[in-house]
Amino acid sequence: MMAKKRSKGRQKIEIKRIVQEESRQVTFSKRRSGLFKKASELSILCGVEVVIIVFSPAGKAFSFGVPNVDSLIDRFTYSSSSESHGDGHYKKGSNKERELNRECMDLLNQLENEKNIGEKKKSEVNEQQLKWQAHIDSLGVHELKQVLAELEEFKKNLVYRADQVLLAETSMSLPPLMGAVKNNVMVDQHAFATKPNAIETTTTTTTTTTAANGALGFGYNFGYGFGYGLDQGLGFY
Amino acid sequence: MMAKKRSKGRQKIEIKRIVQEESRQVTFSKRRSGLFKKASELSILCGVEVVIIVFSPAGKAFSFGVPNVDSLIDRFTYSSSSESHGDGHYKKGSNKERELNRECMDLLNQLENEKNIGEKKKSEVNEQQLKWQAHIDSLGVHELKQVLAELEEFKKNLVYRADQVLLAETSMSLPPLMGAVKNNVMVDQHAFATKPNAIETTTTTTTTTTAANGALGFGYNFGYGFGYGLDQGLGFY
DNA sequence: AGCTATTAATAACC
DNA sequence: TGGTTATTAATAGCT
Repeated sequence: MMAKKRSKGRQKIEIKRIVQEESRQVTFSKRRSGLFKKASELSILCGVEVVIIVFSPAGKAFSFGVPNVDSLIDRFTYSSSSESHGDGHYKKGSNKERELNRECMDLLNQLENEKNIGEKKKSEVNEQQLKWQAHIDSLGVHELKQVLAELEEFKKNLVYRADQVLLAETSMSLPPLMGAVKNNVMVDQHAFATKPNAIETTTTTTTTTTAANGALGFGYNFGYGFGYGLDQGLGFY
Repeated sequence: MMAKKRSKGRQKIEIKRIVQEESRQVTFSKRRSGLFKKASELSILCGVEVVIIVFSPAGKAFSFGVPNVDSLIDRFTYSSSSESHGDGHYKKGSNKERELNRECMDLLNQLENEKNIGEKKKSEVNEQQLKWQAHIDSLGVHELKQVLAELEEFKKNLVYRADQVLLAETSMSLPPLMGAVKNNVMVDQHAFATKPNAIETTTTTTTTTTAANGALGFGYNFGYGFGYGLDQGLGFY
């Protein structure tokens, strides 16, 4: 006979905000640990530096860093705000700018997908559109206006581009398409005036034993079935 | 009869630097994705903000952040340097807004990934823009027209949405996201000219710093290579 | 970039 | 919070 199961074991859950406060707290604690552990493993296995900061809604910050949080943060902020020497001075735009860019990229990608795969994955496309709709719905008036402005600008470029192509089917020139997108804003990411009461920093200092590892590039993939992707660079990771 | 196994499946591994460079790269890519996904889930499930930055030995930084990397970094650095602000009057943006934004970002990234067309994208906006242009340039007149049509359609949705919001500024309807909508937000990659250091983990030191405010501190060690001190604030996490 | 066989993480309970 | 267990999720080794 089957003995009664002591627990239902792990159950599948939807990834959405856990309403039950206590459960949420428990999950937060456990998953945070798991996240840090994963980060730790990643850093060890691949010899990379990692920093994670988690802000609880109460404004408390939990951080994890290899070899330590601060130096990595500094490096990041520094490099972000300054141009990168070496491969051309890239003046990093605001986050908003980049976000907009992504948004547009998404739109473009989505559209292309619809064109190419169109018939095949019709359902998938529909889903995409629904998601987009959801996205739109989540925006505020202000943001919508900005997005709209962006689209207008983008459209102009497209039209221009179309003309170019019409004139010379073999066009190779690259009109300043990006200019428009680059200059504008985008979804106002609102500023949280959160003020952490306590910062918990977990620092893991690693001492170097060996060094000199000319670890250089190879393409890397990115993509969790659906997740956040982006960085596709065929690069030196 | 037994069909030949197509693979040995997952094997247990030791958490130590992967020597084989190619394997290391693959693992880096896969695990980084997994890490970001986990972070995304954590943020959604528990309604917390998370930021992760991974520095590859080649000096490239991959970052992930909900709702976005920089603001969180700023907040962290600010709060870190400004010691303890006991007052802790924390004025968070409306939960509603935050939620919406999170969802919005999720959708954004999901689209990015799903619609990835294989373009290799560097984090630099310039690079991205070039790619984008190339993409546009690669399209024929017909395609451009289609894209244009799509944009028009999209714009209509935006306009419609804007009207809706204007009529009811306090609308809080969160469109039903497709069941499988998960994951997050902002993924970024920066290039550093700074010479990265090869990192060979050997010893680990754990330091825990807690900045006042009723946070009880007790570091504890997890069983995996690193141990990070954790501070669990009793109560509000 | 895809595929499994397995291991690892973890939701539900205590 | 700190365990246990049944399941789901992540992923190592290959192609």
